Amino acid sequence: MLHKTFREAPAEADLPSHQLLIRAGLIQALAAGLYCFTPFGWRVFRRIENIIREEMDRSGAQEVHLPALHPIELWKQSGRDQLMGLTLFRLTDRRERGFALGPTHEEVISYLASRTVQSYRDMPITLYQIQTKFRDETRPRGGLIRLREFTMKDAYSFDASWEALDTSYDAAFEAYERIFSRAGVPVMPVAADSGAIGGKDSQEFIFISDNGEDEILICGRCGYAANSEKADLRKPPPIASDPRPIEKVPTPGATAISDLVEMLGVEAKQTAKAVFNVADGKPVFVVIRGDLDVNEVKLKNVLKANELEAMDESTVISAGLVAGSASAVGLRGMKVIADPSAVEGANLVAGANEPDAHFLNVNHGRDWTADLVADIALARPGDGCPECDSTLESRRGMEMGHVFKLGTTYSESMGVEFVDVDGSRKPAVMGCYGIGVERLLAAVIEANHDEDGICWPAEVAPFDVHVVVLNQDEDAVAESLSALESSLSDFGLNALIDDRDESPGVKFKDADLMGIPVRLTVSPRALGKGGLEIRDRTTRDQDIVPVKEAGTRARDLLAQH
RNA sequence: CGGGGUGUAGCUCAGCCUGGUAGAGUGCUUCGUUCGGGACGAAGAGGCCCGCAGUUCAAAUCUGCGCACCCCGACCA
Repeated sequence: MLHKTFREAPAEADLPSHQLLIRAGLIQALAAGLYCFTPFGWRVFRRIENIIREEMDRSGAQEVHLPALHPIELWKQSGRDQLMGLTLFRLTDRRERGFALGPTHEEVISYLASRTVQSYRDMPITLYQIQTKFRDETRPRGGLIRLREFTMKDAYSFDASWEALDTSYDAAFEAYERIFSRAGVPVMPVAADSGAIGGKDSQEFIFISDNGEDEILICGRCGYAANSEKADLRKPPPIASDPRPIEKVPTPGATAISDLVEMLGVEAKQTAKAVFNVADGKPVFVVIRGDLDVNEVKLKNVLKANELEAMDESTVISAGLVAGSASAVGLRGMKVIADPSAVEGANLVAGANEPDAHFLNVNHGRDWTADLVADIALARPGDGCPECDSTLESRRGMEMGHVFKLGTTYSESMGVEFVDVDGSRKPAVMGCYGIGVERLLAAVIEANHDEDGICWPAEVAPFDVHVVVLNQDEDAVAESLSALESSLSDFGLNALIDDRDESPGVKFKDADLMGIPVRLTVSPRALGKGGLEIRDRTTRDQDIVPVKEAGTRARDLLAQH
């Protein structure tokens, strides 16, 4: 096998996985978010793919293959050509028909299922594929962590009821636990936002790592775990008091909650915070209690908005809002969204809608009314756990897989309907389940490496044993190598034979870098001690074994990883 | 899309401030010595200095405009 390793990693590689992927010669960059796989790298890729395939098959899912090129009409039908925006790679054929390169396959699988699923008797069914996705990400990053072209195992379940979906969902969930366990990547299921995919519940399988892109909030006591986009919190109770008359007070220079706390001697939770946003082009006035912050993902979901952004200064001024002294008291012309915390609290301090003044004793229902009250609070590290009396801690993590209870969103828009037992027509209840294969490969390295290189778990290793041959022109070495090769082959072990004309140091360094679990050295020195040297890449334990026992010993060592 | 950074040999980089026609290490080829943790010596090949336009007798170096790549943020099933 032609294979090249490198002494140095390119300067742009920050993550250990990115550096090792390149140094050990698994991948080569082509452009931002695009990589070539070498023969060595592709062997690892295929082993990971095979684990996924085996476990999906074992869970009862059936493999399909869908086109990567999608007629754009399909995306218009679901409404997601708008929702995906610029992330969708778009192109036109010679007849000017519009197409997209598939970033995910809910639409296409629904098309397929709509022709297949006709009766409740046709379900449950879970279909999956391992296929290329295209996403024009604004910022690909981290080597194989975020790509523009990548491989995803995406699975879709179809059920006759929500109860039945729970069973399909659980089956997928268990398959995922087995996949990540076999790949050697420890994961933690966490509650997640379902984002542009939509649907009811979703959970992410997070690999906890400081190099992760996501912030996870976890409770050390009860085990609550959620993506910070989704996490709830136990809010401090409001200060109870009877409504008092509203009163305007001067507050020169006070624009932040901390200013009010200092100037008026109130607690932050006695104040109301105002935030201005624009949701799909419409101004929105957001109110939350002063000791809390707004979670923009929750807000976006509550508003059912595709785009949410902060209001720019000129819009603030033209809307007549006074930044730093704004409140919903007397506000007109825009929707008011409030967190329950701002509604429950009595006698809050809020802006007077004129510079350098605030109202005391503002009460919801009397002085202002929210058009919509919903939880939009951001959980922060140190906040109370929503499920016990402990507090939340922050961790970084990488999203390895995501499982969703989609419901009927796509079956309705794409027409996946069936006839139920009672003869009525219903949309199928869907779930979807995704794993990014390249990202998983990167995580395997993040989770399994040391200062010298990769330490592949046996299940994903590109070869079982790495045979280092020294002084191969000596007859005894050549004979032993030949005996070893047939022994390994008897045990069905894949061997990478390094018989290059290189110095021992170079070969050992390369073996460590490339990370094959078992190293066997055939050399005059080892033969002089009675056989071959066998060495465990991870533990670095080594021993001398007779040539005829090398196959057994290698197999036993592999079984330990 | 905002902020920051980088483009010079296959790779990692120096040279740029102060303009004078290209360097190191590593990798590659050949020869010799070496042979258990990235050995040593010798000889060689290898560059449109990201692109375009200026300034200048002269541009890798100065100026302007692009492009690409990386990092942070926004964004992201």
